[in-house]
Amino acid sequence: MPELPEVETVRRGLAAHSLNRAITAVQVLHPRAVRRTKTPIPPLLIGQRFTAASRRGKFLWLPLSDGEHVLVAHLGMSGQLLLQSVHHDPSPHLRVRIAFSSQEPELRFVDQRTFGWLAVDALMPDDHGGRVPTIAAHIARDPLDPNFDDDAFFARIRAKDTQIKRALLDQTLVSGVGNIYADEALWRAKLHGRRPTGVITQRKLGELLGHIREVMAEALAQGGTSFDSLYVNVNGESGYFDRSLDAYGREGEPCERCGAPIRREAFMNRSSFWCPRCQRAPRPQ
DNA sequence: GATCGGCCCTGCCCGC
DNA sequence: TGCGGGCAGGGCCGAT
Repeated sequence: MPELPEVETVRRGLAAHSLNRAITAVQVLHPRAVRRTKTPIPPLLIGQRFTAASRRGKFLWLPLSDGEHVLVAHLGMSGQLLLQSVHHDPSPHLRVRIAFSSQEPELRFVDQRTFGWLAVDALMPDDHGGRVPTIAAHIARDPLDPNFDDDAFFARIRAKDTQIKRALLDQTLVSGVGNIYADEALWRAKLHGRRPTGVITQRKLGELLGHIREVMAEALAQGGTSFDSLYVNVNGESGYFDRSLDAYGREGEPCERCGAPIRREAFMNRSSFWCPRCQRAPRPQ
């Protein structure tokens, strides 16, 4: 599923192939695909152009040529933004289609599980002289953002009364970290996801943040090489990074570090994968 | 106010 | 073969 590296790859593809092209038609094929929008998408987009492609965490946005509005996209679990030929047979999960005057390729929003969405929104000032859609204003910067404040992150996370994995998945503390990268970074840092945030030293949090950046950078590098220049999304199967995962999805397999079988447990309606030897579980409260 | 659990949604996979 | 249930999880929202 799309996490930060995949969304960044999509953003790069959109920046290369969808900007400064006049939009001539917009078809919304599934009502759930357009949510949280302040203005109906089809009439507003027609006649405009996308002027840039930006991202914060897993939120993507394309400012429009009117200078006031942006098209915001969140891919959810299974969303894909594809630049495809108008002659290419559409996926049965095609939700929104955006056509351009220059015809090839058109932009398609495909989403099997309909957790993703598109919306028209307005921009507001952010804390560093930039602008961000109002929908994404509450989201923290991601660890690859040059303006990410490491010290503020440490202070906020240590002030929380919660568990470290839950904190990593809290997009208001740090964005772009999903279930997979949270498990991978925790494995690398030898931290159990249920460890209370208050007892983790700043030094250990620094290590953890370093591992988050490492995992994301590695996934981004791999994602970046496996894409066709025209197709700007993951291929749906996205098997490219599971080869390099050390914990996620490896229940019962030996830990790469110590050989103990990786365990799986339910956590926040999801699964957590961890090494029982390298990542000591905290005592139940 | 902060934290946490439930829910949305669809397709795949497995067991019966 | 066909059916039913479990599972995947990002983010919102209501309950505590």
